[in-house]
Amino acid sequence: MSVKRSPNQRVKINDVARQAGVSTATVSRVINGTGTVSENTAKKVNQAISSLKFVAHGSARGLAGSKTHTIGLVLPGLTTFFFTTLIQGINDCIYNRDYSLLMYSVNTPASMISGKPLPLGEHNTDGLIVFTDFLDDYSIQYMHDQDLPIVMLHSSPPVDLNIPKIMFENEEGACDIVNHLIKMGNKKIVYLRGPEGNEDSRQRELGYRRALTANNIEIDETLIGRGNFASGRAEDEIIDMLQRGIKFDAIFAGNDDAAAGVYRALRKQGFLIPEDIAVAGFDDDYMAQYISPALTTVKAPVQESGFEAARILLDLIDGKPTVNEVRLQTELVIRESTKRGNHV
Amino acid sequence: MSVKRSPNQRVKINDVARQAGVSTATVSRVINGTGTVSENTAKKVNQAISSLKFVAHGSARGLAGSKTHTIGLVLPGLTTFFFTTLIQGINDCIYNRDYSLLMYSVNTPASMISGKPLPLGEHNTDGLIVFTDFLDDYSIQYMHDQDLPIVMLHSSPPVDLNIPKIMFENEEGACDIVNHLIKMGNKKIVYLRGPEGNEDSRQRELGYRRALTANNIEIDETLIGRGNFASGRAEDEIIDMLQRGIKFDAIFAGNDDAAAGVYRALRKQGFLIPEDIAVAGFDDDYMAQYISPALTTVKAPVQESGFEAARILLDLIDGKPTVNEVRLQTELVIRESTKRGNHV
DNA sequence: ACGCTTACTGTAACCGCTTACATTGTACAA
DNA sequence: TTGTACAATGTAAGCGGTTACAGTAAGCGT
Repeated sequence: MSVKRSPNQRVKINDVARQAGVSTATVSRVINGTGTVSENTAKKVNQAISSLKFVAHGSARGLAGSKTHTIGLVLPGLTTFFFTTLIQGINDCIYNRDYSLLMYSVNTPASMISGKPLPLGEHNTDGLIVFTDFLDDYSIQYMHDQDLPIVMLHSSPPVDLNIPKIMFENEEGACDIVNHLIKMGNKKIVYLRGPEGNEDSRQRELGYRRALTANNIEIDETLIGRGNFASGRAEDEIIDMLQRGIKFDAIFAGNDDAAAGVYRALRKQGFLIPEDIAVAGFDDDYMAQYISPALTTVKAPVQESGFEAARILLDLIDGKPTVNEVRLQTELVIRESTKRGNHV
Repeated sequence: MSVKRSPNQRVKINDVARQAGVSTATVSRVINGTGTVSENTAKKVNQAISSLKFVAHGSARGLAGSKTHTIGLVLPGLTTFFFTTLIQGINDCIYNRDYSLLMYSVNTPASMISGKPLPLGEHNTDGLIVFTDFLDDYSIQYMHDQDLPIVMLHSSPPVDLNIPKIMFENEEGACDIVNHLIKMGNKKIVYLRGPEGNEDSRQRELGYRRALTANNIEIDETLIGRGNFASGRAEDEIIDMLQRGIKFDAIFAGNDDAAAGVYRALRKQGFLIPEDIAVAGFDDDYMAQYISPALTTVKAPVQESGFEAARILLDLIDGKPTVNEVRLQTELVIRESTKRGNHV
């Protein structure tokens, strides 16, 4: 079926051992830093390795050592800037620690209940970074039960599982930005939720509510809609709210992506930003500074969150103790889209 | 060093064989669709597999079968939307074909000459999609010499190597958009090149030159700058050109990212887009429709390019014949940023 | 009835490493 | 000097699959 590619001419650990005049065990020790090897021997081995351009065969390593030297990343099949930034962060962390990154992006809610096992798991990774609400609790529990180290990124593990999670300071950040909107004179402030069950969204909503309450503004549930953290959905939702005659003077869009949809909706309906309606986002997406008016938002440390997730996962894999939750600080970024609210 | 995770309680092919009452060879045949297996036996095996939730150990498969069922993606450590879209395309292709995606993003020009081998190669993948100018010809040649299947994405292989490449119709697209700029009354049109040696950029420049020549506009080399396909660099370059007193009435920014930088530069210097200076990009990046004025650009089929690259790579791995070059059609998208050029 | 082909299945060697265990050599205390 | 401890290295048994090869049974032409 597949072409056999001259498997015998590949440089293997035997060749290195012969060239260095030692046994394969010693070569292995040098490569992995395990056991004790004299300085002199190590030097000879390293010379042989680089002169032969030897690279250990990953599968053989994986089989023999029961470590794949690979971590998996499960993410939703979305296409925003968010993810490349995240991947960059993960890459920064693992590159010097002899780990590779295996990716799987889920397009539709996936579950192991349905039968088909996930393409990432104990069989091909040493641990997983899970960043998607598309994976149900059962699947996570199953992998956790197999002792597969897992770190959750921007989502929560099943409550009773001891799985570390990395989050942004969502509530604080949301509270800050809603406070800012209020300070600019806005009272009727819309909040657009993220996807069903999304943890970031839930926390941001808490911040939204807290800010309103702290400013003695009664919470109007009709002002809370769903934008799904996606521009298209957010656009539809705002148009719908406007057509239902709901009045508001500001919108906290949940994230920047949704804010972009809000921009489009407001323009279509002839509203000016920020003169008629102020708009705020969350994340400080790459485009936030380029859209016009430039978007007021909350800067979330995306790359850092990837780095932290990887760091904690590797600690978990190495059996080191880890913290159970990391909350990364956010920062309010005030731009044009909230310059002043003049409605009441 | 690392915790031993109960390796004996993992379900392995033996367990499946026993439960189904057959040999491991038969189970393997069922899984891989190799050899002949009676319908009845296959059914029993499949039942055993799903009832035990068996997943073959990737490393063992890799070692025994000399196929890793993994492809590698080498990309530059950039953070634009481009790459998630690409990954999505690759994922779409490989998901149902039993392949996984291993990622490596290069931050600085990498070469195997310098000694350190790449983290992706024959030892852990069945083939590579290379998308970066950060990898030099020597490294590519080396891997190619080892019979590792490679597909180049938006970059060219060393001339004498028989490596398929996927490109956009850059020249055509660039020619179209420059023609459009000319039609709108612009004569002095800037082109911002991408990074040194970038193939997309080179081809776009050809299109730029062709359009000018076809319209009897003399090519002014001082109007050609370098934007590196990056907003920051493009911003600096435009500001520099303006300060050097160079006059122009339109800018073809090379890609959308650079166009965003151009927007910033022009605003800082008090120019209106498109009234004073028209701006055009390339790619139809996600944000192109959101920035203001909405950016006229060339839509490049990014996701499709990822899909095609993966498809061709898998064909290569399977030893099937493949085409040597794919050029994906582009499409002019006219928006606000080129509405009319009124300068001369 | 007999040999031959074909369909199916089992046996066991092997893929290239890691590592438990054995072995050797050397320093040092008794 | 001899026993002990420990550092340095080698030997060889797996890790969990794949697949070449062998074996068995059934179908079929003569």
